[in-house]
Amino acid sequence: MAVELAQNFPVQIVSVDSALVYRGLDIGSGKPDQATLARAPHRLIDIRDPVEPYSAAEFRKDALREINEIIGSGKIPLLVGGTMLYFKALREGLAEMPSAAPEVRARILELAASAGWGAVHKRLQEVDPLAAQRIHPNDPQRLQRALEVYEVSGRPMSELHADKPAGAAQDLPCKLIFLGMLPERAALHEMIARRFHAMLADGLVDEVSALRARMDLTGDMPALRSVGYRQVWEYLDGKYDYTTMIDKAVAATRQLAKRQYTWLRSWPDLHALACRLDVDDASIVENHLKNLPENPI
RNA sequence: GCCCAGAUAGCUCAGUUGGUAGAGCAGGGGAUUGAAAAUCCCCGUGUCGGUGGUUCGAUUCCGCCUCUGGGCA
Repeated sequence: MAVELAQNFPVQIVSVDSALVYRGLDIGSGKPDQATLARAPHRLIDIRDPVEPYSAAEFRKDALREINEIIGSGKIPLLVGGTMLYFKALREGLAEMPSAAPEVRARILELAASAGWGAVHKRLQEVDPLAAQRIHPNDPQRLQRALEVYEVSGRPMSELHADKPAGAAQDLPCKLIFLGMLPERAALHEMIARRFHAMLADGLVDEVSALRARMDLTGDMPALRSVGYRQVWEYLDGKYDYTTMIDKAVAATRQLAKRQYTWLRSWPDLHALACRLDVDDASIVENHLKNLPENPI
C-alpha cells in the first residue's frame, strides 16, 4: 500500500522497522527487493551492519532528520513499519539518558551470572527503588538497562524519566496521522505461515548461512535475535530439526503480530482501515506474496 | 493371527495408593523510555479412546471393543 501511495502521490517512505535497518538481512526481514526500492525508495533501511546494534533513540534522531528533509522538499513523509516502540519514541519523545554502555552492561551480566538476577534487582532497589518497583524481577533486559543508566549517569533512571517524561513536548515538524490494519486473526495466522514458507523457498537458510560464515556474528546479537533469523540460526546450530524450526519461527511471528495488536489497540487515535484477507483464495495470497515484498499485513 | 506397551488440554506428556486432573509448548490478554522482530507479566473444565462390570463413587481396578506403536509369526 505504501509503495502504491509513493507512486501516485507526493509522498516519501520512511521505514519504521528494527530489522530492515540491517544490511544482509533481506529475505527473513521481508525487505523490499531492488525493483520495488527503485520504484519507491525507503529511507532508514540498510543503514547498519548486523554487528552494530541500532536503537529507538537513534531511530528517533534519524527519522526526525528524514522527516524534516522530506517536508523541506515539499513532500509528505509516510512512515511505514511494525516496530511499535519506534513509533512511540517518535510521537512521545524520549527522556534524556545515556546510551548503551557495553562495559557497564558486561559487568551487570557478570553479576547476574554469578549471583542471579535477583541480586541485580536488589541492587537496583538500593539505587532506584521506583524503577525496582516498576520492573519485574524476572525482566533481565529492563533490570540491566535501569542499573546501567544509574551506573553511567550517577542518577536513577526514574529521576531522568521525571525530568523529561516521554509524552511531553516533542519536536515533530508535522501532525501525525496513524493508520492501522488489523486483519482477522485466523486469516492472519494463515498468511504468516505461508509467508515464512515463501521465505524458505527464497533461500532464507542460505542467507543465514552466509551471515554465519562471516565469523564475527553471534546468535545473541540484536539483529540475529529477530524473528526467523533466531530460529534458523539455532537450527543451523543443531538445536532442533528443520520442521521444528519452521514451527518455532511461524509461532514467533504470530506472537510478534499479537504484540503489535496490543500496541495498536492502546492508541486511541488509531484509524483502523478496513482489511480483509481471503485466505481461501490461494491466488490472492500468492499474489500478495509475489507482489508485496513488504510484510503482507 | 498372537504377545507387549500406549490411548488424559490444540500438541508432547505427567498424575490420580478409587473421591472427575496439571506441566511445558501452542493459543488469548496485558506491559513496553537507547536490544523492541527484544524482554517480561497474567490466563488451564478437558465426554481422562468406547462400552459393560466391581464399588456409595471409576479417568484410576477388571472384561470386551476400537485405534496407534513395537515385537513374534
